[in-house]
Amino acid sequence: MYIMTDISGKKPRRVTLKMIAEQTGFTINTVSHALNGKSDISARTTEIIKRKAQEMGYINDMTASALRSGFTKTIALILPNVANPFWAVLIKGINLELYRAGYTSLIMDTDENSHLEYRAVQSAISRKVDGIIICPNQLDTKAIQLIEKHRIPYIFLGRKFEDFPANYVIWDDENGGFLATSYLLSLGKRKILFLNGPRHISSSAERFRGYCRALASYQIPYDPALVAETTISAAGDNNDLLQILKQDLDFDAIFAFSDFIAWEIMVLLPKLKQVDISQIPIIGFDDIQSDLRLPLPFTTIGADKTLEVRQVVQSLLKIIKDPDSDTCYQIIMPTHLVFHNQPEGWAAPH
DNA sequence: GATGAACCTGCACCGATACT
DNA sequence: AGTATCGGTGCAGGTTCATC
Repeated sequence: MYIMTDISGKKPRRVTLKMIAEQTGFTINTVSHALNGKSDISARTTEIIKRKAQEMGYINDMTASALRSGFTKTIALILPNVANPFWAVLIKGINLELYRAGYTSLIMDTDENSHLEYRAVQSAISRKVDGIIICPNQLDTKAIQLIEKHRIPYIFLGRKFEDFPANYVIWDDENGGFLATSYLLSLGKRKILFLNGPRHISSSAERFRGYCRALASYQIPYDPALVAETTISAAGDNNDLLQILKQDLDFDAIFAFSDFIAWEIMVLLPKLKQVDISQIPIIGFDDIQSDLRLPLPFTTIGADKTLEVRQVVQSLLKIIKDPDSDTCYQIIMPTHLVFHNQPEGWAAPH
């Protein structure tokens, strides 16, 4: 390791291109080009410079690089709740995909809070990120307007706005809601409690649409008393879910907005009511278990997350590469039923 | 000597901040 | 208020060398 000192001989200084240039006899530019693998530098020169850089312990100064090039090779990942394993799984996949493309990520949690979302976007802009992947809270559009104002390439993940065109990768939530509800109906259940997320969120609205469509296909009248909205933020406790379950509702099956909520219900319900939980089928949404491999018997709605992650990263990188392109990336991932660890002899209904 | 490719260099510039 | 500084890069242009 090469430790440089200043004139007073006190402070260690980081190795710069200038120092490598002095050591090798080439100019700063040649050193820069060689280290960046530019084709206009001979293999022999590149080899000499790279060896010296390694010997001196050179690490590229990203802020200086960004100053001139305008690119930081950083993508902001602004998500509503990183404590939810669903998002943790997606973060892991996105990180890997970004790493392969030579990018690093800046992860920020908004907790479904507008103020935090706005602050996260401000922070991303101040750090000159090259692009933003955001799952908007949809309470307002201030943060999105800020991104637009600064002309930062971005893409929505998981949610979309109906009223303005933007790039997004989402699940087919309407179909997911339909499949989940149809599955419970196929078991002979007729009073399906739908514990949805807040209706201002596009995925909640779509899943509700699917729920209604499934009821209609079985000619079952829609009962508003059997649809409730619950908090989905990380900071929120189980309070509103608790209040809903405490009510004297007459239901024989539950469709939960997410696996996370479904698991909470599985814990809370036996504590609150004298019910045999095995007689009340519960279906979740997100298919976390495919990634976490928990031994729970569980039914849920899933989609190809590996493909989803690839689609969102590759689309954003294309937007960054060609920001003036008219191409709009609006990708809807197909959803399907997933059955985990069902008892022996059990068969999924058709 | 003309030509062109390969290789390398010099200038200008990025934005925030310290200094004059 | 104006200037210098930090480290790195885009671009234009200069030098060298091989080939005809």
